[in-house]
Amino acid sequence: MEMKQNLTIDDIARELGVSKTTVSRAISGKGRISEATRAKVRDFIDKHNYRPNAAAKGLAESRTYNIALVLPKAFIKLNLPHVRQVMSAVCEEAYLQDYNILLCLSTDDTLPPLLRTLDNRKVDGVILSRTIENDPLVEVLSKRSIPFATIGSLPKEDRGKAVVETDHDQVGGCRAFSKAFIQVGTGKIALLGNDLGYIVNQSRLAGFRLAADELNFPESMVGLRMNLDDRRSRGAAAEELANLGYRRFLCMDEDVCIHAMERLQQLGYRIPEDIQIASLYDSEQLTTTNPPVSALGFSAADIGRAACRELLHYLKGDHYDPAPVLGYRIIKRESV
Amino acid sequence: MEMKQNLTIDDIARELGVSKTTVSRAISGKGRISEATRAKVRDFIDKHNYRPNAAAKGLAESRTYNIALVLPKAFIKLNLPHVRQVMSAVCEEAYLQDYNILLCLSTDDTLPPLLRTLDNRKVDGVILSRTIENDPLVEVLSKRSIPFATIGSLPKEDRGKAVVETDHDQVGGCRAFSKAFIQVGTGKIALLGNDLGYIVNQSRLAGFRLAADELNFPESMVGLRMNLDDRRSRGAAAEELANLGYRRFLCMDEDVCIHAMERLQQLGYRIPEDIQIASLYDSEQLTTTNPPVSALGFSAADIGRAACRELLHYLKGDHYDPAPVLGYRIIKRESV
DNA sequence: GTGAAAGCGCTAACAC
DNA sequence: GTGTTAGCGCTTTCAC
Repeated sequence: MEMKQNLTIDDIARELGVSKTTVSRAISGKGRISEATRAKVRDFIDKHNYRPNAAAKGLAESRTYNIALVLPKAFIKLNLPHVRQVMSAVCEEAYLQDYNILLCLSTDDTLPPLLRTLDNRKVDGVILSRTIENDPLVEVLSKRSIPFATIGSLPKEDRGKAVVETDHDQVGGCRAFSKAFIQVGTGKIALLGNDLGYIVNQSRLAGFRLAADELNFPESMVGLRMNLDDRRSRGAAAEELANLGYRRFLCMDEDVCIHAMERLQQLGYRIPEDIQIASLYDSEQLTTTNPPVSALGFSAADIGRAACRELLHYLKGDHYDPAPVLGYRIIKRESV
Repeated sequence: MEMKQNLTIDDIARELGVSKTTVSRAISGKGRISEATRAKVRDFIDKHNYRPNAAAKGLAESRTYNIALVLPKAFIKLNLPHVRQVMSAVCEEAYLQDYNILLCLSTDDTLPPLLRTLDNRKVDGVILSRTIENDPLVEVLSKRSIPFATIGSLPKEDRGKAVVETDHDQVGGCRAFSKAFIQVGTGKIALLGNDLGYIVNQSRLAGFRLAADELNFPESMVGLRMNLDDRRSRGAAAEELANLGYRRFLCMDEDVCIHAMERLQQLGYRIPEDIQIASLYDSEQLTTTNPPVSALGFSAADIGRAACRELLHYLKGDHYDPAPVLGYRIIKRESV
């Protein structure tokens, strides 16, 4: 069957002997229209597989049906399963709501590409895949009143600038996990983490401190090392603390954990016999280490989906739940 | 300074006392226009930071200034540094040419999201981040005559369907690397690879065969195992071949290599003393193993950039180089 | 060298 | 319930 390649609403109107307004109404469901004509239009549409031209629709409605997803630049170099899962969930959710995801990520600086994208009015909103302190993006977005959602909480000073701020119950989860970790053994605890500029690391630290307080676990028995941002510094911190007699290691994320564990094992410590180790963020990688590592599990897909869903609801003026807080689960493996 | 939020070409025209046609011409550079007025317009524009509305521009020109990047669904689960680098390079290149990247990836099937994106005319072209046999996407794209570029060569039967097919000199690189590998020692060689449905694996195999032929290395001394798609099967294949007396392992990609090596080391083989191993695809991961693994290096960024650049040139009607072939380098580390 | 006017494909008052 | 009309912000003939 031969058919015109790019059908327009005009073609349909002419073909069906109605006006294009009628066709538009039949499609959108807005305004009054008889069930009969609507059916007629709908039939024609899915027989000919018509889909509206997004640019035209967008121009008329001043919307783009696109949202930008901003990925951390570290994503290019590092294996961040969390971010990949967020990407996937966001795309899926956007698809369900007839939106597309526009990718923003650059090797040097994320700002210029996103700025131009905003200036060109190519997106209706933005999703930030992680939150940090003093993020220039947050500044820009709120100054221009571009609706945006964050994966993870904003720092206190930015609270409220995002249309939707999704987060897991990081503090609660880390508190619960830390309590269990503290109680399961005795002796000093090494607490290893990466960049404190990441809000999520602040929350993890806060969760641990809550647990320590509640259990009267003294500050002096905690060996805290933050801003460990590469394999070497993580290994070195682990080694240093092991030499100081630390035998229990709690790591704030999977990479810190894997690198610390790697070094400890190189040094001849057996896990969990000599040293116990666990991670405040679970990842597939922790299941394939030897031994597998106990961890605190959050669903990256859930949070990505939630952020996208609520942002789109907002953009469409539908009801939306401003700040979903998602749960966690404690995953017991063999490392502790 | 207070300024109108969304400046249009009309505003500028009114402000400058010219017609919007003139403004349009000053911006695009098309048509005749005096240098004086062009300068006047340009000044105004960058003083007020004007950027055209992409939807309107697109509607008028029947373009979207977007291209879709299709990622393999395995990307969500697996750590594919190659794909991440391609993403990054593609985004960067698109930015340089005033385009944006629209992400297509879904957990179940990539087809529906991309189809709707095409139906809605939201993209001018598509980049496929990997090539496989009987890819339904290739079918769809060529049937609809959507310009697309591929990262990696298409299978013979699809040759010519893409506007641009970028590839490294896979066959040549693997041939050269394999020759070096074959010549550096003696005895049987285990050749381990993943899915033969991936064109890239076919090329690697072809490159190895070329090398073997040229050196009269007998087929009977090659232990070939393909379609090794998980850690377990890779370890098992390595073990089996080691038991059969194989002491030289050539792996088609970094993951196969790492998993084979892992198992071999578990079995007590020392590398490179007892067993030599190398990879036909380099990745950062091969630098952090113990020992680091010799590998054949290709630049994922280069290929991503090339694919994007040539596709955009094609879309803009500029000159483009239909099928760039990029080079390789042999990276000697300690594993062989 | 510059401008008027039509049109890209859709939506949304406003009439009827 | 349906149609007419006027945009959305740009490009592009075609006159002048």
